[in-house]
Amino acid sequence: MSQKLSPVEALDLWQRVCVASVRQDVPDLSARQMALLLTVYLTPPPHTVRGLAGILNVSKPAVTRAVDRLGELGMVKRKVDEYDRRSVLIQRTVKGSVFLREFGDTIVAASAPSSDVNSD
Amino acid sequence: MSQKLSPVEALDLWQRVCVASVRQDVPDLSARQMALLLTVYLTPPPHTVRGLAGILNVSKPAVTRAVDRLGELGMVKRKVDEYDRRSVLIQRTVKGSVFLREFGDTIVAASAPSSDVNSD
DNA sequence: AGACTTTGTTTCAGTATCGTATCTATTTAC
DNA sequence: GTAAATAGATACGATACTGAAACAAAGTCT
Repeated sequence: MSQKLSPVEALDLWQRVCVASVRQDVPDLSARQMALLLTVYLTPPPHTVRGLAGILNVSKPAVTRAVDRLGELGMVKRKVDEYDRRSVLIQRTVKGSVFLREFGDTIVAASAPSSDVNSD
Repeated sequence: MSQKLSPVEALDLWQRVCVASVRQDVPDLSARQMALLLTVYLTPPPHTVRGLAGILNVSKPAVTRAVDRLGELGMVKRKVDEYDRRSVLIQRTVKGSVFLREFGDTIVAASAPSSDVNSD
């Protein structure tokens, strides 16, 4: 069954995760960049610039820039669609997978603060 | 009992919340700004520039900038400490409280996708 | 009083991102 | 084959953020 999460607990979780993430050497991604990255990894492909712009409700150049940035970081990569060479498919990378796996662990750790007391 | 949250579930939650947040007219806060905002609202005061810089492990000018930005948005406000006029206390605002309450509701809604009444 | 410490802001050059409009490349329609 | 439509990238001027260093203001110490 899905757990019940109160608004206060939810915000508290979000705070711990954000702080833990910021404290690391992780690049300071904006909400848009994070939303794009997670969408590429967690929703079924293909992912195009136009499609992501629609999902995130932002302009196409904004998506292009976010993909540029995440590409520089090695988190995603571009690939021209073979069947419609106008389109660009945004794909996952090994580095991005590792980053998100660690990030998931960060969330899990932040959601169970009672277990053990190691806070740094 | 504390709910068990798997890494995949955690990332999935994060994705839904980030996307929902980005889709709104909400300003595109960086992870640092969000971490600062949440820390001001969810951890006991007082909150100083120096203290926040330590908590977030960023430079003091970075905190000043984030407070500038969040102040422009009406999310936090500054107040000189009466007892040590060198210090600046970063305090909550009504607008920030409203924003975070709504954000908490967004997280709760994203964590209970089974009751899908509407998706916008 | 004077020197020193602490706090936060400002300056600086450099980089990143923004939205709108324009551009190139590709596909489709006629 | 030529025009229209589509997808994504780029140009543009504007704004925001970066860390390091210098700064002003306020407190502390002797």
